[in-house]
Amino acid sequence: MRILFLGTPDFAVSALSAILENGYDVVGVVTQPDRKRNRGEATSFSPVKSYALQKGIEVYQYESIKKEGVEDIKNIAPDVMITCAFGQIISQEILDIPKYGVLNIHASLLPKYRGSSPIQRCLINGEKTTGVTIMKTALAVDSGDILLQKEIDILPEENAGELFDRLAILGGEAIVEALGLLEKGEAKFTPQDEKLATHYPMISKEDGRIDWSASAIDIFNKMRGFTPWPSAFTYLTGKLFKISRSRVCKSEDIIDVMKDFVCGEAYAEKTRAFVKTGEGVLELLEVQIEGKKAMDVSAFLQGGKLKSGEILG
RNA sequence: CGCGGGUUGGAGCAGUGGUCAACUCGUCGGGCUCAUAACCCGAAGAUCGGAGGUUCGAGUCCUUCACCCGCAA
Repeated sequence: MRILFLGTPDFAVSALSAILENGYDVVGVVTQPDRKRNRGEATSFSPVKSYALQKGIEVYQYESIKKEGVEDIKNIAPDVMITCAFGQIISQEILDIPKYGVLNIHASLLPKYRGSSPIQRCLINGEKTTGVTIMKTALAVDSGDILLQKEIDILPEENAGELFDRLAILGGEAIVEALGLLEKGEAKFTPQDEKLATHYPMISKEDGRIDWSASAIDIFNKMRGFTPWPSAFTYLTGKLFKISRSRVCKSEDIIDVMKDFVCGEAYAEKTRAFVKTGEGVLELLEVQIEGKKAMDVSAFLQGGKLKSGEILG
């Protein structure tokens, strides 16, 4: 079976490598064009491109696959195409090319969390489980008929990076299983229940700004969803201040000490730091101030940059 | 050559020309304590990212290199 793989980030690399390791014939990959990344002067390839080059797979890149890629893909004549966080919308003309159709790997249990950043969104919303879905790639985003799903529990303190890694592996397993079904002619597709569908836009940098009037648990979930990227942040004495690890404070003593604090006000001990929120107290565990590396709060506190009474935000 | 911050004992930091190598923590030794991430006493440990320069004299000014990080893409 001739496979054409369309993907861009690390998540897609995991799937691609699973496909290769199971002996499938990947005749090419399509990925986003090389982007200029400046600080460090490295113009970098997408992770999928780097991986494909390493494996000696043909790489195709288009600013717009709909406009520039159709002829190429017809010539490649794949039996099946697989999309995975590709980053471009595909046209019907392209969807009609491969005889086994076009499959997509999506990191959520569809029809929930359609759209970009499903992993982050799950965490932000405090979901307890998530998973991956293999479905037909359709014109409407993430709306195609489902072939199979795999579910996993979200760990209580897991952040997006960690969950991402686990789902990437799961996605690889799922797509290999899906290809097996296709080959055996046992693939059965089930339409999604549109009534249960939820859709979220891509998260942006600014969405990571912490609103200290929210509850501690919501802030905690947001922080997990935004870590390691684009990160949950606030401001400390005018400087960007990221929080990469935290937890909801359970200590009655601390909560009592801070009962008259305003939202965003900090309470610092020798090795621990807390912030008052709209509901409850958030304990900071790992932070990063602009220009510095991320560090444990205890180390950060040694530097004397955060004192009780300081207002974050 | 997109903009900016940073590189000082194991960690976090102070220190902008002349006892300048400080502080908090950690480490080691001792003490106190039922006990402790608490407290007390003492000790080890840095030639201040690399190279060059200015100067009577530089961590502190200049040039350059390397690495780290934030922003923007």
